Amino acid sequence: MVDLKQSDSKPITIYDIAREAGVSASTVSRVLTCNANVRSEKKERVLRLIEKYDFKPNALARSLADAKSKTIGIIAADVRNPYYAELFAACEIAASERGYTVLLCNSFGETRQEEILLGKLEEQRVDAIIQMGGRVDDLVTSVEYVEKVNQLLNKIPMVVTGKLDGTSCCRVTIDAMKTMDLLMEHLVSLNHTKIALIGGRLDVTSTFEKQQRYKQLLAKYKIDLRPEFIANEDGYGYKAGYDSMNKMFEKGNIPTAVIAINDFSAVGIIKSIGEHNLKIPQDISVVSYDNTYIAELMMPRLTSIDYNYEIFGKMLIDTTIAVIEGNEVARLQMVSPTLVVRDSSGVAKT
Amino acid sequence: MVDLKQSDSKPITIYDIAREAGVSASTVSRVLTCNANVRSEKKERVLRLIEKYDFKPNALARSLADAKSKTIGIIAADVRNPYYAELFAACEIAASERGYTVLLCNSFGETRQEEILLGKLEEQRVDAIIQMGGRVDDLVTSVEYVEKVNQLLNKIPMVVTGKLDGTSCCRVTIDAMKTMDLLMEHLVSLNHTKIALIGGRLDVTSTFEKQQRYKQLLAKYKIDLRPEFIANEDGYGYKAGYDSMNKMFEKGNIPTAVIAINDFSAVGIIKSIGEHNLKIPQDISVVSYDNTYIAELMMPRLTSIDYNYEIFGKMLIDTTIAVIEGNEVARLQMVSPTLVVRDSSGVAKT
DNA sequence: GTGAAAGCGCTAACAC
DNA sequence: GTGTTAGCGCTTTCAC
Repeated sequence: MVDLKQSDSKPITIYDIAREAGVSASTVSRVLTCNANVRSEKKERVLRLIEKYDFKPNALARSLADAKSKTIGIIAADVRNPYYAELFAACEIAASERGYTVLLCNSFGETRQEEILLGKLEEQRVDAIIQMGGRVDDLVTSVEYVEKVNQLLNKIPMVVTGKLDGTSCCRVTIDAMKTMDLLMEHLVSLNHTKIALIGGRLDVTSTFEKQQRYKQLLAKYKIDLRPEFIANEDGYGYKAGYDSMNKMFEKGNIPTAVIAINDFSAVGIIKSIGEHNLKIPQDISVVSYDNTYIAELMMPRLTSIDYNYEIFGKMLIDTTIAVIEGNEVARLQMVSPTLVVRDSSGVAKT
Repeated sequence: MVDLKQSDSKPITIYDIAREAGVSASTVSRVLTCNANVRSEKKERVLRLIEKYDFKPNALARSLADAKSKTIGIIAADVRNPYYAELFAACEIAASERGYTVLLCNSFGETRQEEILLGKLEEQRVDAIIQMGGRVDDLVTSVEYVEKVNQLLNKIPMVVTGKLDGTSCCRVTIDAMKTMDLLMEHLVSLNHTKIALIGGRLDVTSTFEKQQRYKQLLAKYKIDLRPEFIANEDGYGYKAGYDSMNKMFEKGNIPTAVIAINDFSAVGIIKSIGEHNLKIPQDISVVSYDNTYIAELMMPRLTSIDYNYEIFGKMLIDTTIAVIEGNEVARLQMVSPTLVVRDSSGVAKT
């Protein structure tokens, strides 16, 4: 039990602790992992030394030894999009509570990058990978990607927020049908019948499903489907909403309510409406998806579909850890959306 | 050179590759690291097998062996704030180009969490840590935190976006003075003399500096300082801007231009102005900081100070890697801001 | 140019 | 309970 002067450069190890505590390295390891009983006297001594030296066990060595990195890789489309930022933050918190670290990688819209990141995360020996956005959103799953993923699945489990047809990935997805149910119910209850659907791309599963549901619901509510009220060629940006709405005005197709595919496109739609000297919600109601903070910032504040990111993230992490631990997991879980009603939706103008 | 059937569970190693290639593990390692010459024939054989098995070297083992994780830990205040999201994304890209991985951890405004994350990143044996936001923004650096950081600096270098007085951390910061110069110059050139400064907290270095500079510039431009035009008690949120602007209206202190501490507070300010039936920029100009996408989304679009996140991120990463590699690095580097003029600022009402 | 061998710091049987 | 031993998969001297 000698007090060893540590040279600044040499990082301290369990052996150093062990020597000074007069125990074996295994014992130190045991108190570190809490995997076995250690006589409390020795435990105390070890703990005190750990404290004294502010010893931090080398996670690399640990992971190498027990083949568990306690790390979950996350492939996101782009954290600069508040949807992913919210979801990632929720995952980080949930993972931390379960003793896991989360490693975020963005594909920034490059599909090729997704495959590269898969490889990178494999090198890092993450215990599992969560993919949110990118190819898991494709209506028609990329064959090459599925092949790549299936190969990887032999080694690392994956959980996705969308789907990856042809793989056994667990899915935690938003109930797209339900989102549209909420929106349409809300609008119909406000007497809207001229309801436009703007933004997105049909090769994206959720957008496709929303549009399908939208049509079904029109039928249900005995509202005629007007194709000119559907616009989904321009994507998910602010400009998509702006351009599409402008086009509707140009062609004289003026709805009393607009469903925007997300908060960004809603902003564009609002701008277009404003430029046409109409008021929201008095003249036109606007509702949207994602309920990011943009919904709160806009004037008027946006009525928007919320996913409860905290729960969404927790479901993702809990599912992932369950898969890692080899527990039974439902192959498909649905996140239940809710509608947050704010100022952008009101009774239809008569 | 036998084709070994790999059992699904057993991950392939350099030894497997070596055996099948009829070379030693060292040779495989050499082609992996490119650190030494290998006869091209053998190299070819190894490369082919790596390809064949889609072999991914275990980064944990590698890091353990050579004591370099090629990972940079990033402690951010909150990626859900677009400022951090932008900066992080830029760092991720810059790091990737240099062969580094970036590990993001959010402190979510909990100062205690920052210390915990420091420990966690130390366990992960990151090669360096970048801190953006949180305690590095404090005007008066926390003594305990400095102590903790100084202890850590013996083992892991740190780079910060703010400052950490009493430590030797390299700093890559925004030139706060310059930002105010740009803003004031812009507003004065538009004939504004009743210029308010809204948002933030004075215990934050950048906010403090901005306010100092603001006062200096008023003097320079021969404009009387009106304390009632300064409001920085309410922080950095949307509500800070909204409340402060409302108060000014209530007290009859109506500026012709407002400098908002960030895009969020600008939104609140704009809302308040709108509710008082004034127009932007005709009645009041609003300019802000950060130039996040919010600036582009607002109506009117915001004139805002930009930091060129791509360059900012690259500077951070380049500096960090230089420190890791033990190269000479300037202790303080300034990011040069620019002004992006949009629709929210105009000639002062006379 | 290449292989053998040691070691990175930890965990996990395995004995005692 | 606790120490001994053998890896985990890689890199890196050090000989040859």
